Amino acid sequence: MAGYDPTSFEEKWYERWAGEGAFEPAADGEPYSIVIPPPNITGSLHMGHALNNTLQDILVRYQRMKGRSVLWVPGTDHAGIATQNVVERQLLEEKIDRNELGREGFEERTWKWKAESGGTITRQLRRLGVSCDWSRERFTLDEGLSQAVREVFVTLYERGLIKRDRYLTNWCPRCGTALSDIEVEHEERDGHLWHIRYPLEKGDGALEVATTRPETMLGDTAVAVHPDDERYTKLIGSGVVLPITGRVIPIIADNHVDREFGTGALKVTPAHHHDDYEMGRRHDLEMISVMNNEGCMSEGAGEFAGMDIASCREAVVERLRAEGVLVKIDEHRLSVGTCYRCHETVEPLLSEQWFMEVRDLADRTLQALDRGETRFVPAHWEKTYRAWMENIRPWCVSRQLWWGHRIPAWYCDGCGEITVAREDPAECTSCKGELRRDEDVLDTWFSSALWPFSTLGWPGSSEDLARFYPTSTLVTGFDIIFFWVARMMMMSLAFMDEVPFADVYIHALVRDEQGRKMSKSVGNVIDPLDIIDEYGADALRFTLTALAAMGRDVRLAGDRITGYRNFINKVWNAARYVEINRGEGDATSCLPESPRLVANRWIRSRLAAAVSEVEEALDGYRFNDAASVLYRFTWHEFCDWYIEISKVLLAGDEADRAETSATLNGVFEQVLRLLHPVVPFVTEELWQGLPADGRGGADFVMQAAWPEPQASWDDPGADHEIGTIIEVLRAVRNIRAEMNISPSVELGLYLQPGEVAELVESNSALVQRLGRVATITVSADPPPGVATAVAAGCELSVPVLDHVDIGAEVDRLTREISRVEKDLQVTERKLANESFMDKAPPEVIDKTRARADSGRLERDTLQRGLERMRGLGDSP
RNA sequence: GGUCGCAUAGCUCAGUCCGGUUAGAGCGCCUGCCUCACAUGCAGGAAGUCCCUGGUUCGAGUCCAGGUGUGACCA
Repeated sequence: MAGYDPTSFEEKWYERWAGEGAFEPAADGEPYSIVIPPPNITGSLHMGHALNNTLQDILVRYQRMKGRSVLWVPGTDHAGIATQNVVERQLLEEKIDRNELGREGFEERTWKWKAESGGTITRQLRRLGVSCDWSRERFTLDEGLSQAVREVFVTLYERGLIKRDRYLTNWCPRCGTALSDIEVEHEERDGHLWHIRYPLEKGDGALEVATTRPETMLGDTAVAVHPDDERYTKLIGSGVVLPITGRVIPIIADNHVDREFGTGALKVTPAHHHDDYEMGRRHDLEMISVMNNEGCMSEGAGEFAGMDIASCREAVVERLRAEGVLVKIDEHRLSVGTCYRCHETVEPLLSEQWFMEVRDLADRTLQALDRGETRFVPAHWEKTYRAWMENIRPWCVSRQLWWGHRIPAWYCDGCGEITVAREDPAECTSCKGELRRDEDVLDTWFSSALWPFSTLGWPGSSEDLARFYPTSTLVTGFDIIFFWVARMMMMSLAFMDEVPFADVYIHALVRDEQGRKMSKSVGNVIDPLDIIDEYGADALRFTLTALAAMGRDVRLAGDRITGYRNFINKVWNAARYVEINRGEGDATSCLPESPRLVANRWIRSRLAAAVSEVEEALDGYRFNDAASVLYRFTWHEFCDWYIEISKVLLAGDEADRAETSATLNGVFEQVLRLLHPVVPFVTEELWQGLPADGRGGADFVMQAAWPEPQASWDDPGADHEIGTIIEVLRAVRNIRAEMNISPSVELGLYLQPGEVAELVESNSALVQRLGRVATITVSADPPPGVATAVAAGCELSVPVLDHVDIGAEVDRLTREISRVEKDLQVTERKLANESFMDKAPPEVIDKTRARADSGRLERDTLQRGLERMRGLGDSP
């Protein structure tokens, strides 16, 4: 067996697993299902995906080993805007305009791109080791999923929940499409506040308004003031003359005006501002559009028509200055809406769009949460979800794009009838006239909202749907709770009458070492594929798992990955040790039924404890706890202690040797199973090298059963005995290190008579070898010239006269004594406290007493040792 | 402005829900070792005002209130 080199086997095992159909659900077993959060086809694997999919794979592999029939459905998302942007950019390089190509040509071109590049991310996912069932891979634009989208759209239209309406929508001029409210991100920017005087229609004077967007004044249709604002009450109902245009607009009163902001008088532009739009509706104001879809001024802007917004702003300000109505310009921070895909400033524009009414469905999802049908983990995300759901607004679902599910609506120019249908209609249903299909497509999230059931075969009825819906767990990031989780909840309740998943595990963002978001522009992106190339997928997976503490961002640092790679290397070397020490005759990975040797019983007992700790952690989605138990048990119990102990036992008689070899192989085999969900590749590679006898008849460790410790494995007696030996060894090693005694020198060891001494004597071979101790003497009176320590409550001494610097030993003991003394003081003070003795529970008092006793013993022992040392120092 | 987090060793973080060992880990640091699985290693060690103030309690890193700092989301 050569050194640990992940590149030499990771891909091999992935192909073997996939080739054997190991990712497909078992015929029997209680179903456990997860649908993957479908990555965009434009994407490539980043750390967020790596974390998200590692966690899913851990759950899936764990449940599979526990005997569940596991289905993990993979797939990708067509990502309307993102994909269209990619293809448009390509066309631009070839100097082709999308409109030249035509809709069909463009779609063809995009499918071609998808065929070539759309699979990049799923190929990359395979390198991570994800065990999803590729035979069931789905794509949001697949025929089946498209049918689901159509069925849902038509049904919702029939139920009156989807309708076409003219609304103020968010418009991204760069992407050329409407966006839903949550696709707009708010950015703080430096800007200005322009103060403008609007002359009163009657009499002298003017009303001063303040605005961050002077160019929109061309579309003003009112000025609003707060009804209780004494500065303006007498003006309410009169008019002002809008500068430049000369239009007369009313002064209205509205409670929503913030009296503190600017002058307290708000210019109202209902066609270009969301709050103004609402106000316009309340007061039945005229809505004048002054901008168009290209981000330029429109007809409504009169002489400014055709200018882009920035130039128009300059021109308008210039005109206001010339007219003498510009009062001042203040510096001002403002929040600007930007497109979440391209970060261009979003314009609120009036346009005709399809909207989905979601109020009732939102309430249904809230009721489902009340009933506990879905549970957020960590639970606090439920609050975020609720807050959003309670204030949800109609969802703008139409997008002015070509890549996506085309809206199944047809218009008759003859009679104006709108036909929305499951099958493409040939003619107008009311007048038999010619039909024109809606040009728009649906929001990509509309199709991903159906993902948990559309991927399982809905609207058809399928075995998968019956068996695996609702899914067990959704694993996703908090950034798409609104975009995706909320909408899946609504659509699932609307069409399946059931929540889509029982648990939603929300994990955090992967950040860099300094806690910054990874971004290309900052240049702090760590590419998971680079990490996999350098350290192996297992190292990356273990690192992400260890750092995935619930509710906390993952800060990924290079040396953490090295550390966990080292852990895997440790496992690799443990396997070498196990193999080298496997005798000819005992090729078994079966644990002995009833081991005689206490150390063999001890490691079995520790294994049982580790198994249940890992289970508890994974069942509670505490991935980092699971990782730390695995790390601690494997390295610090199995490798550091049991393997070292086994070296002594294997040198014993044939019975000891055989039992120990079997235990070594058997425990290691179970360790590999325990580790497998987190580090699937290295465990498979090593497991295949173990004796088949004891592997439970499985072909792969990924198909082996999860360890099931028997009650008899738990062995407090062995825990106590080996625990004591470990304490004694630590004390001896500590003396050796502190005294600077070379490892090559064998020490003598004196012990006070008692239980500890008996345990040491019955495990003398262990103590001698692991402590490099030549002789063990039990005696109440240790010889002069010894270093003293207390281990497990027993005084032990090591003659060090030949090696020791007396001053150093005096220092060491003094330090130890003051440490013990400090704790003893606290403990004794407690026991002296009447109310403590009165009110604390008896078991706490007992514990405190015991602690005081052992503290006193330790202090006195060390004190005697110190005095002996001082005595030596005085008479050289 | 509203909401939700977070603050523990030099660094990154567990532990706090459910109060009671000597507050842990990894990395880094210091000392000694190439000991026959592993120097990607072994053994040992140093290192903490658990953000501040107050409260509850026999007892607070843990519960409560207020404050400071900091982050995210929503508007």
